[in-house]
Amino acid sequence: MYKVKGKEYPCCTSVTMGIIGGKWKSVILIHLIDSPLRYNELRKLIPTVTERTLSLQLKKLEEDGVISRKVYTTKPPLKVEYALTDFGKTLIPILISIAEWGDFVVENYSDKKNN
Amino acid sequence: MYKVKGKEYPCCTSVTMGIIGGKWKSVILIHLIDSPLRYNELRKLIPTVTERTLSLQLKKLEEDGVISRKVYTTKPPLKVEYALTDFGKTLIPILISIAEWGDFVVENYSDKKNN
DNA sequence: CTGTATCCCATACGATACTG
DNA sequence: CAGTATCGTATGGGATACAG
Repeated sequence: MYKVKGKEYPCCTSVTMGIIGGKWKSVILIHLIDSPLRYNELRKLIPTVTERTLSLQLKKLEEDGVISRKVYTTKPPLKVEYALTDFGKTLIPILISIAEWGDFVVENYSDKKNN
Repeated sequence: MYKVKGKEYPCCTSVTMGIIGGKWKSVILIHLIDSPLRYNELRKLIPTVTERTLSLQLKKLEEDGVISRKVYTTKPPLKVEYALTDFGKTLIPILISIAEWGDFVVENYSDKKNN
């Protein structure tokens, strides 16, 4: 058993999946690799996520220390930017592998060919 | 949008996460890298998973074509072995990266040091 | 040994309206 | 612009008993 921040995990893969798992977190992180992005920019890049969910997932990623949230204005309209932290940047190779493997699956087993 | 087997994904990372995501699938797969394993062997290696959940996750992995289920006996006591398929083996580098990053997190941010 | 059946709960996620 | 509030649903997963 592994313990990180009070939570227990049965395997070291679970630790990673706890941080980048779920339906949206890897998608958010992939988009942050190239450059920091604002909330609305993420929404446009990920049109199928709801505002609420995007907000929740960003908070969890921030809690886990993989992204940072920087506020640039105090009065509306607000400007907030999300970026990978140095710790988050250590995930980049994995994120890219995950994206490439997904691509590989889509190419070889997608509905284009098999359905 | 990406489509694989009738399901839609907003990003190619989602495709991968749909296959290896969740609480248990990466754990199961990691244990199958070295050698095929029987149901009970997996249970012993992953003591915190319930029978029902292990069974369900194995089925999903089989449906997605990353593991194979081979039955060696027709009468009880049954012998069943689970193994990575050739397709599943293409996941090995990612699984190892995921495990190593989890290890890295445990080493650097675990309760041993920070709690 | 290898699972299923049943029941239940927690959490993730979605839809929509609203706010500083 | 960047979120919250509220409500509802769907899925994942746990506990336990039982079956081929």
